[in-house]
Parts: sequence; C-alpha cells; structure tokens
Amino acid sequence: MKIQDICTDCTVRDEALCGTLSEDELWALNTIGRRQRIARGDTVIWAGDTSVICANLLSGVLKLVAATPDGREQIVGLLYPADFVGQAHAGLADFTITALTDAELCIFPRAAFQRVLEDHGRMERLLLQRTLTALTAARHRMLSLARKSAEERIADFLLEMALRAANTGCRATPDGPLTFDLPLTRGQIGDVLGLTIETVSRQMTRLKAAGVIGLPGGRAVTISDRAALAVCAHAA
Amino acid sequence: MKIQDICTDCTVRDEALCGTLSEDELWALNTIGRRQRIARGDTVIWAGDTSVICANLLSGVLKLVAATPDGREQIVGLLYPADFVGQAHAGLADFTITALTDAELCIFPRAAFQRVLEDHGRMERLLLQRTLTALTAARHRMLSLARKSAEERIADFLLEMALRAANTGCRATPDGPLTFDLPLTRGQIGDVLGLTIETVSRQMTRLKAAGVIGLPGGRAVTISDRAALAVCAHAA
DNA sequence: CGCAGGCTTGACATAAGTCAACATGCGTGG
DNA sequence: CCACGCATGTTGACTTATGTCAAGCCTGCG
Repeated sequence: MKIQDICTDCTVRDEALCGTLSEDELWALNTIGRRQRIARGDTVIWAGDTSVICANLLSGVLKLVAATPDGREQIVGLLYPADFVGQAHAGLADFTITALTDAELCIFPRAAFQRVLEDHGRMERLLLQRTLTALTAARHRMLSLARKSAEERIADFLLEMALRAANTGCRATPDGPLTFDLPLTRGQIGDVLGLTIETVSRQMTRLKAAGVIGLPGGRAVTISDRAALAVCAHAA
Repeated sequence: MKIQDICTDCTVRDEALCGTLSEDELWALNTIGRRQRIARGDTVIWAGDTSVICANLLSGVLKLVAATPDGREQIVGLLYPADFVGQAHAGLADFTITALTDAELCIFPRAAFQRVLEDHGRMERLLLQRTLTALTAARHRMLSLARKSAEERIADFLLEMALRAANTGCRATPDGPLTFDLPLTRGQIGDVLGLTIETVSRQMTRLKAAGVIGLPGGRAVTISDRAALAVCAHAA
C-alpha cells in the first residue's frame, strides 16, 4: 500500500498523534498501519483482556466503560476522531471500549508502534500531553459526579457538546442559537453523567421549559441562551 | 551542595522519577534541586496560578482539590512520597494542591527539569507511565463516585489504605488483622469519596458494629475481616 | 402497518444530605 | 498537672434529590 493510500487522504492527519511526523517519518507508521471499520455497538477492547489494540480513531465515537461486577456501568471517557485508542504499552486493558456509532480505526501492531514512539520523542511527548489532558478532564468530571446536581451536570454536558459541535465545522453565530445533534442517547448521557435516563430526560425538559434550550426532535438540541445555560451549570 | 547531601540520603531515591537515572545523570538534577519543608495546611499550588511548581514529594501527604465557584470541594487525587508534584510543562495549574500533613519537597526550576526530561527518554517514559496509572485510578474513582453506595466506597477506601499501609513497612500477617493510621480526617475522607463527614462516620460505625473493622481510637483502623470488607466493597 | 428502541411522564421509595446537639480527645497555658 | 477550649468525631431527627417501577408515547424502519 502506498503512503497516499493510507495517510495522505487521512481525515485526521493533522490532529492525530501522527501529525507530528514528517512525510518521511510517516512511512514508518504507514507500513504497519491498517484501516478497519467497526459497527455501532461493536466492542473493540474488553476490560481484562491482555491483547490490546493500538490505534487512531479516524471517524465515529467510542465509549470507555467501567463497570461493577453486578453490572452497574459508568462511561469514564469518550473518544472522538484523531484520539488515540488503546494502550501504547502492554498490559491488561482497564476498561471496555465500545463503538457508539459506526467507526473507523487505523490499527497498529503494538510492538512496531512502540518502536516508532521511542524513535520519535516528539510523538511520545505529544502522547504524554494528551494523557495529561485526559487526566485533568477525568478529575474535573470527578468533581461533577461527586458534587454537582443533576441540572448542573446536564448543563455542563450540553455546553461541552456545543463547544465540540462548534469546533467540528458546524459554523454559527458565536453567541446566537446553535443547533446540533448529540452523538449519544439519553441513556448514554446518563451513563456519562452518573444519572438515570429518567433524570436526564426530566432535566432536559426542565431546561426546555425554562427557555434555555430547545429540543427540535430526534437527537437535536438548540442552545437558545448560552449565558443562562452557563448559569445553570454553576449554580443549580 | 554535594550529591551526597541531596540525593544519596534521599528516602524516596529508588521510587521517584529520578530512580531511573544513573549516579552520573543524577548530577544534572541534583545541581538544580532544593529541598523545602512545608507545614500541614500549607497550599503548594493554587488552581489558576501560572507559576507552577515542579517537584518530588519526599515525605508527607498532599491533596489535589477541585472546587466549584460556590465552594463545594472534591479531592481528586492524593500524593504520597516519591510522587511527582506539579506540571512538567508550563500552563495554568488545574487544581489546588495542599499539604494534609507536614511534608518535604524536592523542588526543581521547571526549565531545567524539562531539559533533563527531554535528555532522558527513560525518565519521560516513566512519567508517562505514572500519568497513565493516575488516569486509570481517576477513572475507577469516577465509577465509585457515580455508581457506588456509601458503604461500598468506604470499604473500597479502607482496603486501598490498608494496602498502602501494608506496603509502607508496617509488616503484619498477610491475611490476619492489620492495624494502621489513616492519614486523613473523616472530613477529608468524605472529600475523597464524595460523601459528607456524617455519612463517613455512620458507615464506619456500621462496619465496626458488623465486626468487619475495629476503631481502636484516634485515626487508627483495624481490618479484622478483610474478606468481609471486600464483600462490602462490591455489593452493599 | 406494526414493531422496537428510545423517550417522556407520573407516583412512590430511599440513600444520603442537612441541621443540630453532644461527646471525645488533644494541646496549650495557667 | 490540671483545666479549658477547639477541632474532630458521633449520633439523632428530618428533608430532599435522585433512583425505581410502571405506563404510555413518539419515530423511524422493515
């Protein structure tokens, strides 16, 4: 496979870890990577498995799930295009990773990937940077899960999703109403926020009734009054 | 200052990041590090500050605190001896770091520390490793905070502290009763577990009444029946 | 058309929070 | 050495946010 076939047309080329590599360096990864499509609902990694994938997410959204032995679940992370999937170094997988939408991965054999990582300090540094970002995000979410009300969590979540939607093309007036589709069902939002589907539903209706957001139907949300939503996010 | 003065007698020499360095390499860090004592209650880093410390923790316990604007607090991490404190790379501090006990730091100017880090890939890799471990721990705690009952969280916490106590000298029969002192007040345990001080207190008394643990007084705890405690941790 | 998955809404249960009183234990200074 | 005072911890009565259970409603798809 030629480099053009794999990397040049890569949709996440600039944002992914490989973005740090020059054309030449890219060859190293290119020769070992292969693309793979996965369907919505497919599990990429099972918690506890030893053989762990090493990949970049090209498209779609994945969830990282922690679960108790008796089946309670918590989504502890979401992976979006250009995010790194799996573990660079060997070991048991800590969490189950499942596709929330159809998705596409660029998979690398771990040994080879590790070697590239070691040869390119810049790339390793970027991986560290990302891990630190994820750690900070996880810790902020700990605060939400432990101390914030359902309304605050929902408002936080909607603002975060709105930000992501705004960054992903979908241009709109900066402060004006913004409409976008959530990539998650109500149940999955509950799994992210540590709430039940009923509580999510009720709070969304409340926000709608308060005129802060609109729910045009389907998975769409309209942020009618971002300032008001921000207020909800910090004192509910 | 000679290397003997700073590193040879270092109590965390083997476990800290510097443990990866040879005697020679150590010089690089040694010449730039300085020890500093801090008192219980002192804050080392304020969330939002720009000038951020870069240090190894030599002794004592620090807490990493996330807070809402209206004052609700959550401890999102604890730092023990040999742990790295602060941020290797510049930027605003994400969380406030405060000493829970008197403590001692080995502080490095960031620029110099970063240089050492870049020159020693092994050390950087170790930092990545630690960050990943912290990320996994944070995510497991997200599950606890979001989905576990107060009793489960307390049991989890006690088992974790017991493990730490066992590893920190304090030898005892592997499965027999183990007694140790918690480095945290009830209130701080609440801050870690996302509970109130009253709930912590009540659950501890319940576990004691159930004969699973003993509370000899002060901050001491005795794990009388580790198996039973583990059961509490997974189904309450 | 009719089913299935997702969503909404309601009535009710409950774990944990809040408020308040009291106990304990530790350190300081008389 | 004792006594006082403050920080910490315990316990109780009551409140409340959120979970649970249950019924019914959309909406898109076969």
